[in-house]
Amino acid sequence: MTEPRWLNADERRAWLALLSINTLLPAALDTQLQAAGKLSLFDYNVLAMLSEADGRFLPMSELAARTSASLSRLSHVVTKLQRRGWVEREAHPGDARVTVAHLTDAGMDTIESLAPGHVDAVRSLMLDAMTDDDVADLARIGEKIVARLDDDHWILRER
Amino acid sequence: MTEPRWLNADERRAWLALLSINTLLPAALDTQLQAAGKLSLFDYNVLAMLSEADGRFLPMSELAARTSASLSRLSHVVTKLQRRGWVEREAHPGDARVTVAHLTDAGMDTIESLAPGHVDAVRSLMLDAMTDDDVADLARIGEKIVARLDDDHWILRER
DNA sequence: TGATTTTAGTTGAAGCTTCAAGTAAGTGAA
DNA sequence: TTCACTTACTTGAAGCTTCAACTAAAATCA
Repeated sequence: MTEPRWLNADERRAWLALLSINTLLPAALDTQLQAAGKLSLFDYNVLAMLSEADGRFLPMSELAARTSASLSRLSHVVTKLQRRGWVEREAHPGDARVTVAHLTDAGMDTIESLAPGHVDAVRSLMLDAMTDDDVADLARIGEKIVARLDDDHWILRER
Repeated sequence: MTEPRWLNADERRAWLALLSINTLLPAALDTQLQAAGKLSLFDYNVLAMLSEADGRFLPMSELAARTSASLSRLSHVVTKLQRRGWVEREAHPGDARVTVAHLTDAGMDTIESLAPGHVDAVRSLMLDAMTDDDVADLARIGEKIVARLDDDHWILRER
């Protein structure tokens, strides 16, 4: 027997909900961050990933992996963040192909000042709608989907 | 007692998974649709929403709601789809402010030819990773989040 | 060793999205 | 009826993302 061609009721509901969340949630978070500091959700995530890394630096490839972005997209954005004084590019001592992105003190100050408002927004837009069980279910199911999309994805590493 | 400032382990897992899905899933579906018919996931959804509507037409505002898009974004995209012969703009008989988007026969042919491949992609990228219970949980939780983001959202209407 | 392939990253152009401003028609209040 | 306000939509410009092409260094291999 082959797979059914169309989606059943739950499949359709799950898919449409994910599609809607996908456009509405980033838009709402972008609006909050734009108002708070004239940056996008993606900009924020670049800074956040660097701020959590050892020594506040990461090779471009690793930073791209942690933000699920293409190297090209990241390169353009790092150039922009560099102009704003939040990130610097440095050479990698052992491998001359590698560029290391480094969060400056000014960048650290920025993300520390933005983080509380951003976390509040994530809570009020999404987490507050859910019970603790819902959150655990979403984490479990979400990681399954991520694994399907990219079985080496960094968020699965510590699992 | 005030809310905790930071996310706990499950909250962080759920949030990071959603963020990753958010960039990886549309990118993968875009790639499939780009290869199959040189259109984006958003283009596809515009055509799909029109194809499911009575008479294959909808006012721009309603189409914007069903694709979770701004009117501006939709207006630009409809112009593009119009140039490709898939959509037409028509006047609304009762209200001269309203523009009605109408799916042409060529547009209907296009979406009918693309739908099977697109549904297969949605299955293989996401649904195949999940059990039936997971799908039902995701539908339930996803709709809760959508309701939080926009309590009048059209996917909640028939609920 | 030297040639080939792979990895890491950058760049410019094209296309897409957002933003701000603008038009035109309908609604509501005095 | 008139004036102000709201709704529906469009437009052009600015900024962002993707794509293809490119450079340079490291790894592989004959």
